[in-house]
Amino acid sequence: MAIHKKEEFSQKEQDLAAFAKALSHPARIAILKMLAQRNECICGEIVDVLPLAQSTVSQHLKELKTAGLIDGTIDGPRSCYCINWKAFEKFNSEFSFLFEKLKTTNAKCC
Amino acid sequence: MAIHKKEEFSQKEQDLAAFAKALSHPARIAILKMLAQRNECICGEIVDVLPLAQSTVSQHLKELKTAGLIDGTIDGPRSCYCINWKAFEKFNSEFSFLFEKLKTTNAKCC
DNA sequence: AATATTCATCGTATAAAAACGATTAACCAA
DNA sequence: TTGGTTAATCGTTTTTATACGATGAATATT
Repeated sequence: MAIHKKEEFSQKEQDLAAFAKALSHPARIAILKMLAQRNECICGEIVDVLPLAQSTVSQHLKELKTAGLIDGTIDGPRSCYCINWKAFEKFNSEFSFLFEKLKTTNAKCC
Repeated sequence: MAIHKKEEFSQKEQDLAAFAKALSHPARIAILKMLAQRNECICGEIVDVLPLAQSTVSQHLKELKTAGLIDGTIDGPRSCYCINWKAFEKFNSEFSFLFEKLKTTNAKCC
């Protein structure tokens, strides 16, 4: 079957899920960590650090870019990437908003 | 090939990725939202709200439970679920920690 | 001009996720 | 005891993700 039903959920739910999905692989977490520490990175630098082939790293970078979490700039034969903090903040606050409000008033389970 | 290499990343990176993965489907976001609003939910209530079959909802609940984000209690023939706020806070702070520190000092890209 | 770097994309193979119906196990009510 | 709920699990199908090598396009270098 596997007819995907993601579209039947609200836009906010879909957006949050998409954001989480972009973070759902350790390689992409590692990439974001590198970018946070160094501010910007050439693709090759990331390839040198991660235990993955160049094509695989490029694929992960593309996913992060598509999700809007990073920006990429072509610099001669190189590609320079950095974190898109604005998008990051947006999702982070939306994420907090969803759960923060009721956290304190809730007791424990059943 | 698809020999998965997740194990070659640090434990923290793997944990964060696993947390994000649990949130990476709108159905699971919707479930968490329900639990946050109602404090606790019977499985059947969730099934009534989501546009998914009972077996599919059970599967999503299991994933959230395995990831440690929710707790489940058997109550007669029913199953009662609620958010595990402690685990949630732990990941939320770890998540913030990773990116918060450098956010302000960073300029923009390349 | 010829060659080397750099990286994105393509094609492909395998693994995992998503969804459902059917079945099963546990409990409750007649 | 029999029958009805409730929800987890099993088996299956389809889609998506992960990973790589190979190729190709663009820029540098000699």
